[in-house]
Amino acid sequence: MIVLKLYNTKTREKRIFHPINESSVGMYVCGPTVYDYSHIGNARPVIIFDVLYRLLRKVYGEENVNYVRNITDVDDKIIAAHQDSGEDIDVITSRTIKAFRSDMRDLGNLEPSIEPKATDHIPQMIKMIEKLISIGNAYQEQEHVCFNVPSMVNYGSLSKLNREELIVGARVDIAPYKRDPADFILWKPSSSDQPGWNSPWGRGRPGWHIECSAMSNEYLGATFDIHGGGQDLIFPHHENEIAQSCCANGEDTFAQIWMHNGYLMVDGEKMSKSLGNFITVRDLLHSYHGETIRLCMLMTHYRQPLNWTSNGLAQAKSSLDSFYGALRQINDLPQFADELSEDFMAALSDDINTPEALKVLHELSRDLNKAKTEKAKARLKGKILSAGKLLGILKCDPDNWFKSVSPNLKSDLSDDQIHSLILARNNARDDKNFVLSDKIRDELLQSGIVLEDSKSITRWKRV
RNA sequence: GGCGCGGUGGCGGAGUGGCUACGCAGAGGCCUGCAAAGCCUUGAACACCGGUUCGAUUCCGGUCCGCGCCUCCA
Repeated sequence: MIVLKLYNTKTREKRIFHPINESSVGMYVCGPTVYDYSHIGNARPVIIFDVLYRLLRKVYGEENVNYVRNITDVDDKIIAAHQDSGEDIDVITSRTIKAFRSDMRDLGNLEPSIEPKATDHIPQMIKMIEKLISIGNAYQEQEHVCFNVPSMVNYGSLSKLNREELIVGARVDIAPYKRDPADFILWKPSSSDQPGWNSPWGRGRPGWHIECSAMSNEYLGATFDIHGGGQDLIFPHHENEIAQSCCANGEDTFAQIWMHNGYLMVDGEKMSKSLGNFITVRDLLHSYHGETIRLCMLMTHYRQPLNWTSNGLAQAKSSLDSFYGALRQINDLPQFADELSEDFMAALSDDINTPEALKVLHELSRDLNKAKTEKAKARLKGKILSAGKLLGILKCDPDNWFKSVSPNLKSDLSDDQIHSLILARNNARDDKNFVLSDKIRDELLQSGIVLEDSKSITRWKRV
């Protein structure tokens, strides 16, 4: 059995992971608010937790992992987008959801087991809010329902922030309907031009945090294994989820393990929609293959800050070229059955140490280039491909990887034209007419085609 | 002010109380008609100051610098 170690934000420790129930491992990850295209910062947790999902499936069996990633389709940012463009909210959210799914698929992510939408779970939220009111953790005031933070003794255990400091922290909104400055909204009224649902407190809509408490409870139960998201969600979002869920469910523990990925930076600055310095996944996919973007994301450990640069993307591309280059020379050789390198698994199992795992992948790739026997090659091919499978890369046919037209440099030459030029060049080489053969090669290079002669054939690739 | 993260060779980026990260780039070599790809070899680092230790980049304390969070954020 593979020993999986995970870092828990709650305890600030890396520990061996023991699921509550090995035949039903539960993971909840906060998904997108669907009002605009995803930027690469949004993609980071999706990719990181996709790798964890693949790893959990490998360790506990594909049928035994339940991965829930929500879609927030009711939010004031969506309302703002609607007011800006005049588009119907349904149109905005359904278009954005479609784009999100397409972008995430292009980045090589598996679909979660369940992708629940907030608007499909309003009754569950109302029920949970009613429960919180009835047990004294929440109250209604001026059509708002708020969670009363002083009513929960352990509030702040995840972020290590305490109530007094929060209030001193100045940015706390002391709204008239709040009994305590640290209280947060569970339900708020909607005007007639805002989306709303009927509730015991009038027509309104849920606050930001309640959906995740309601939906995780619906699909994973009161207590489950892993809850993930970006570091910026630790406070207030996850802290408030804990407060709502633990109080409503009467449990001490909500998620066993809290995992948070580090920020993604651009030019040393945190990237976020509010700062406006974001790069959309969609734009990036015009210039880079999804696997390149994905590998760039995995070159840094998930808890570290990641500075997004074109140099990083170039390095990711270069690594993929070398993996595919090793695989290409044995493209027609069948691989051995899936076999995972122990070193690779050890790296990935150690709190998803993807940089260490990539080191192993590079070693396997070099071993394959050096391998003498077909048996050794086939076995290494199996190891490389199964490692790639866990990371969600190396899914392309190696030949196609090198021949695919780079979106940056469009090649004017068709494959047929390239082949006939290569034929002409090889004829010249057979005649020892190296002046002509080098001329043809230079011309191809001008069109972005690089040739690789081997004993038997001449391979080519687009750069 | 509180909470938290980080400072590693030209660059990216792991890790470790004593020994090679790895990748990119550089140098030399093998292979090649020449290249390309690949392979081999190779130089180069652990912010600063103390402490613990036979020995610290790794542990402890302090200093400096950078960054994030403290109710919009993945």
